[in-house]
Amino acid sequence: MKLSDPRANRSRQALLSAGIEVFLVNPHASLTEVAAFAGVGRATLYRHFETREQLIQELARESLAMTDKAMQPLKAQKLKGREAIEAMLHAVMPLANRFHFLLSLWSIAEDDPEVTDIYNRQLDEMAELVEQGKKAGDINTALTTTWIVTMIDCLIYAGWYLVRDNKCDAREAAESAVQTLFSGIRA
Amino acid sequence: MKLSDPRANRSRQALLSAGIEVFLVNPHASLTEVAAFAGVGRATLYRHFETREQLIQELARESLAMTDKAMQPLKAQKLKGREAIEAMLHAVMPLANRFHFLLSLWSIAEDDPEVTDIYNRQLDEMAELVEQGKKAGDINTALTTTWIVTMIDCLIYAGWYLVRDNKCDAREAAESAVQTLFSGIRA
DNA sequence: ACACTATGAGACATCAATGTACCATAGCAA
DNA sequence: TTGCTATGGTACATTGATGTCTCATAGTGT
Repeated sequence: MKLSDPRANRSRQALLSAGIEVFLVNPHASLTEVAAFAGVGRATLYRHFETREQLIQELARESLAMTDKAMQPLKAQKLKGREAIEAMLHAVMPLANRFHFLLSLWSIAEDDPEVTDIYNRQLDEMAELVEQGKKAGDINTALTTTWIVTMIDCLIYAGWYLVRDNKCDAREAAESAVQTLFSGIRA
Repeated sequence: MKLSDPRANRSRQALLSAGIEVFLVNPHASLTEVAAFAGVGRATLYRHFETREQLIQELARESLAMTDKAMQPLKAQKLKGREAIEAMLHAVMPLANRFHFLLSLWSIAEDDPEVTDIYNRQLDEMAELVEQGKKAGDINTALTTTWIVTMIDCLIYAGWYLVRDNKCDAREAAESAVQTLFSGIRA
């Protein structure tokens, strides 16, 4: 089925954003709940997404694509090293809700090779930034790149966590992350 | 049923460690899989744990108790500030596998008030260490305690992640975490 | 040896979610 | 208007996991 009608697009979009909102609150939510939240019949959901897994993987792909999009301007500026990492953190923090649901559903999302491909590429790009930072003298070469990349990944997660719980806004989270990442917490 | 036989203890232990190993690989694993992995009949599993949720919450309580146990010696030494935090990171890193599964199943574990109580107490204790560190002049008072606690939580997660994937051992992870936490990644 | 208790195996009922099929209706494009 | 397409609603079959129950067997403490 093609589903290229304006109606079809509306339904599809409604389902995707319902998926994000519903799974954010309850990762074990059923497709019945998602369809209901989208204001769409359950049968229609199955017309757009063959299985539960496919819906989740579609959400993952869409969210990863949003990250790429958020990173595009800073790639265009050809920032390097520390500046690039700072810009990256600021670009990515506002996507908190968009991604938080993924953490619970990653074991499903990663069954899709396209999802893991994109994710690994993004990690590689981050590693590339770190290497540049090391060459530029911004970053301590005694720490492994693997560690730093994992660390940045986790800082982003930490930021998302606080943002989602309204403990701070995306900008504050990014600033704290930058500060801590480069200078640590020492007085 | 009391289940106080030696056999009962063996079964119980087998089930608990099977739970950790199986859920670590696949958070959606069924109780049939857990029982099979434990080399125990499915019925026996139900004799020890009424529901799936109860098993998971039991695993969570047990793991949190292990954290308490790992922290005990350093509490006894009455370490303060930076030293205390360093010791804590070293104590906690080896528990990687023990906890990694919990991240996926937290939405179930946190339905148990006892679990959240313990977890919140541990976060409070960590906040206490941070406050001490601030007073002792070890830690930058410009950063909120909330942020730092979240940050430490994430460093532990980052370490566990690498340890689980055999990218480094627990000691290296703890050392990297300490270094990064206090001094950042700056050259 | 004896009484007791936990176990394994399997049968069974239940339940919730998944996925399919059909049809009348309403939106769309020409 | 007319033919096409997506939709909602509903009924239905299927599946997989959950939890209960029973019984013969084997381990345990005395």
